[in-house]
Amino acid sequence: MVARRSLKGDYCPSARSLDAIGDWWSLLIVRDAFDGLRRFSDFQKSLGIAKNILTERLRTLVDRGILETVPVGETKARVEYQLTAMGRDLFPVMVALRQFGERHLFQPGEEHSLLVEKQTGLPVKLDIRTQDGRPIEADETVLIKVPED
Amino acid sequence: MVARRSLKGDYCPSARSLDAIGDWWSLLIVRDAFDGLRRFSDFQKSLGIAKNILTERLRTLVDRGILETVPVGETKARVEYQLTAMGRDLFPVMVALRQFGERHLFQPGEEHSLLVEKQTGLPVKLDIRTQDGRPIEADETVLIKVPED
DNA sequence: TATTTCGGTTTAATAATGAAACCAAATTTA
DNA sequence: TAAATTTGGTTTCATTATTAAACCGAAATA
Repeated sequence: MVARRSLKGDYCPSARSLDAIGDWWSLLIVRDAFDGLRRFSDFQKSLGIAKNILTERLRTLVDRGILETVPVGETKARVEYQLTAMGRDLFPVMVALRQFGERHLFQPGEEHSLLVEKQTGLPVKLDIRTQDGRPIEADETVLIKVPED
Repeated sequence: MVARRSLKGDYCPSARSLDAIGDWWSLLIVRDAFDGLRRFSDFQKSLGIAKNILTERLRTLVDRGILETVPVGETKARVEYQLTAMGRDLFPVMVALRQFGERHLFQPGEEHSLLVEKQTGLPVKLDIRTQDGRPIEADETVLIKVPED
């Protein structure tokens, strides 16, 4: 593989996000974290990931500020992993992936999980709007270059 | 690697999405496709991806219905790749990744691209709402299991 | 106290990726 | 129109990433 190319220097924010969490396991770990998992063994059981890889991924996610460790009990040998504020900001990414999956990757009537509002039980949707709140379609948008603030 | 675990059977729509487009290159190709790239060589130049890997990824994305080939010219030896309707439904995923990147992965004042509405030049935002349109926070949501439709 | 669980690390095998060389068909240039 | 270049790959080989399995000490549980 000769050092996978980093996109840290890319001016495209999507590319930088993918550089940070675009590998095979990281977003699945984040998904599990949103589902409330916190322990090494829980992630390992949930994902079936090799333990050394999980170790490395958790370390990277912590390094990048997406997860943080919380000592459990008196000792420092046991830790839990939880989302940081930055990590919680990945929520829209998760919802977007979920929405795409629901729409395109399930047979009609096939069992799947659903994200709903706690209080009302209403399904959660995601939509794209202009800053002033008008819903907008993809083809009404365009990328511009921002020179600097 | 002994066959990377497939998540096709997972009941979580996010996991299925990641199974479909969660590898290192696919979403970057999709991003480029949203940016208007269509030719093999354009993707190759843009991403710096090895050609054999690009070949394989394009084929997979076509197989999965995210891209489709369009013959260019009279012959069938040259093709272009364009997003299908399903592929275009990945737009919210791209916007979510972009929003996360903008928020967390750039220094203040650092140059980056920006997604705006064509007509007004207003920045595009993404938000999460209930089905009936009320904006909602991540911690007000919960996953439920849908047995069947 | 003995046993099991937890959170890893190490090792060896296998799979995925990358770089480079190569190629035929199409296109462009001279 | 002949030659050179571009396009869209394929093949081969070296390197890196991932896996499974064995192992480990500390902590928790029985």
